[in-house]
Amino acid sequence: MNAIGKRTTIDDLAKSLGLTKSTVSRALNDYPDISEATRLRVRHAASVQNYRPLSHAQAIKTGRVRSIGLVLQVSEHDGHRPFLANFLAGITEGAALHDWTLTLATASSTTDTIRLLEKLSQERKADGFILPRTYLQDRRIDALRNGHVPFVLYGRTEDIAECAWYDIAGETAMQEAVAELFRLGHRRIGFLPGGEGYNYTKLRTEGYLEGLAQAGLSQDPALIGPNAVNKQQGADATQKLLLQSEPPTAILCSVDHAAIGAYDAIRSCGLEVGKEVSIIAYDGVPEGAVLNPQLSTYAVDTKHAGARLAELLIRRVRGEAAQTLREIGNARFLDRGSHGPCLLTSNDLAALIKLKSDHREE
Amino acid sequence: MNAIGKRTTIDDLAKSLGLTKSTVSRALNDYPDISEATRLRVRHAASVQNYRPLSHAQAIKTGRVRSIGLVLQVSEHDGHRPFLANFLAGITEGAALHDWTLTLATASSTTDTIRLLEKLSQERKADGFILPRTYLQDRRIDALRNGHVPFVLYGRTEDIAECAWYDIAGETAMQEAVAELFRLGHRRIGFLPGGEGYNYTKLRTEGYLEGLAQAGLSQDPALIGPNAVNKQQGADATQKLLLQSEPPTAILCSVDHAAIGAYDAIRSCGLEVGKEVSIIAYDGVPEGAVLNPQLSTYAVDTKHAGARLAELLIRRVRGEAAQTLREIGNARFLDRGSHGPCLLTSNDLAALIKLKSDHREE
DNA sequence: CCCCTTGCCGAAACCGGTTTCGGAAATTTG
DNA sequence: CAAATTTCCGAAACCGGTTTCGGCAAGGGG
Repeated sequence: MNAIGKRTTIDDLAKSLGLTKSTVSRALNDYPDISEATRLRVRHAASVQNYRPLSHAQAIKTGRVRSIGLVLQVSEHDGHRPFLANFLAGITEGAALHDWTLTLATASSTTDTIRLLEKLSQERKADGFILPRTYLQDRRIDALRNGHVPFVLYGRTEDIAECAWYDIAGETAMQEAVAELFRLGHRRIGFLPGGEGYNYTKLRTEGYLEGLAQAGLSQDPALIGPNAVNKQQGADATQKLLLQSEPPTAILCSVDHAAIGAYDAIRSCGLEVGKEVSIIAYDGVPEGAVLNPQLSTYAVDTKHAGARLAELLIRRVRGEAAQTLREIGNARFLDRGSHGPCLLTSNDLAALIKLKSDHREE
Repeated sequence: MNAIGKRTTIDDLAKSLGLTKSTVSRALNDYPDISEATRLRVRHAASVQNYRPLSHAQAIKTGRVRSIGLVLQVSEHDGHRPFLANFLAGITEGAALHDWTLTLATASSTTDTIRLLEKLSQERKADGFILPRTYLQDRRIDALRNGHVPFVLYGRTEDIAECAWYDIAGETAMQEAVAELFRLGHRRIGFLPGGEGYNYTKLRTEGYLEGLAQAGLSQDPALIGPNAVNKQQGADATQKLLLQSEPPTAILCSVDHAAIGAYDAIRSCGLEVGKEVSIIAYDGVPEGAVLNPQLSTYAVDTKHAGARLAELLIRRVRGEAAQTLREIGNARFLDRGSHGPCLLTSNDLAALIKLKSDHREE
């Protein structure tokens, strides 16, 4: 840290070397018309004198502030909230590799988000943006695409024109989960979709259906619950699925938080999670490890996602084509206690639920 | 969002008004030597043409980028991790009130943190910093103080020279908790301190001791467990306290995560949380609401803290004295199920624990 | 030996704002 | 009505870098 008012400028550095600032600048930025000897001499002096160019002074000519923009929508149901620290760590570390930083803002609505994206890009607080939690139809994407502002999606979307992205293959996870449950003997497998309008909801649902198809199981609308993204909705949806004439013996949840509610619903039917009813979910939130039994779920490496997104965005800003900047990763299955072999047929399960229910009413 | 290459500069704006850019600049920045009529005319045109000054172009002359710096240490035991989203939302909203933004970085160690603080301040990616989770002796503070870089603490510290801060009075919470437990009949009240070296640990311990003193209870070193900041440590520490000849009938935990472990320890002694042993903790993490019974704890309004810190830092950067920028808030007690009336004397509790233990061994 | 490259660096323009300074016009004062 | 202020705006310097352009000197080829 420099003493107050003692910062060394490029002029100071140049003077101390007997060069002009233009030479120094070119030496530091690896221009080819600077001799190797001079380049080394300049680098050394810069390091000794602890010279660091002011990023905004550079930006005025280069047009780049070397900053990634991220606008978080906090009102939103936030499955990713628990991962936020990791996500941000991933982004900042990925950014640091290229000497970039992260500029963060929070918004309360989509309209507010777009307002901030415009403001931040016009004031050049950021050179481009990472858009988390993409929708099938995403107004943020339209706005940025329209304004020719570089961006990268965390997730995919419907209209992929000009879009770069990193995403986790949630559809693959759901498909595998169905296969696993089928292997364990389950024949009626329920499904709770995620948030309305999100792209991931569509993909995970497709994965579930594809899994059924591959297992040779027929689709049954009665097995697909309403959207559920939190504890309450998860509990309600699960209860609805269980109180049917042919209830599922296993339920697949698009998000962990819904699964937490599913636990409650299953218990209040007098059943045990992982025994009479199996649960597999997706996300890998920390609460899952506190549950009893621990939640079997597909965990996402959010930190790695952040790092990849940073890398992709920087390359996008530097001019690479969006089409060449698209990556997909996989979730990792945490095989824990909330799922197991199918113990009862659907009919027996229905009978048991009815029995317990009648018993309670007496 | 502007079409590509179509951004309006201050010169464009000036030309369209028949003025010079110096006049326009002063009009927009409320200089007194601009007539009211001109000021309005300029403002109106700026708004119509959607003019937004480039922040880095402003910064080159003003020296300020209007950005708050925050370096998070991710390796650290992270009690604040669950609150991160709220904390960041608070900061960014507080910053937005003055048209500032947040620049975020993450570090893996204290040394790394200091390196980043220096780098960010020297490159002027930020005008000042918020330092979360303060230590009694904090190298970050030394570095920034030494470099005359503005900063604000989230927490307090030992050497308060040049320090501004916002903090929650954890000591008051602990003191109140002791009073509450005393009122419920508890006479032997245990305590688990928090992380080693943190300033909050000292304060909360003092609060606990002060609570004892005010209740007329004597201090007993056997009632103070080892530091505990996570589930495992909380479980170990609690077990140690309970397996004594005169165990506590209530335990106060400095952090919620330790309390989560305490639940396990109490259960494995064959006891029930909130019945034979009461627990009160501090933080208000979301996991506390998932526990059974729900955790009684002092919740911190992290979002508000963030907003206050942003406000204080901005005023600090603008030159207000550190001494005038010190605020303390209070935690809010969540009266839930993990504490209740004292049911057993310490001796009876010890006997019960021994009984259950012997029973298990057979 | 001369000309033509090539290598290397200095001079100066430039980026888009802010701020200082000076002066003309309008207004007030004597 | 002249003189002294005010009011208000233009001209130009400035901030700290980057980038373009031009030219000198050394080296190579004919």
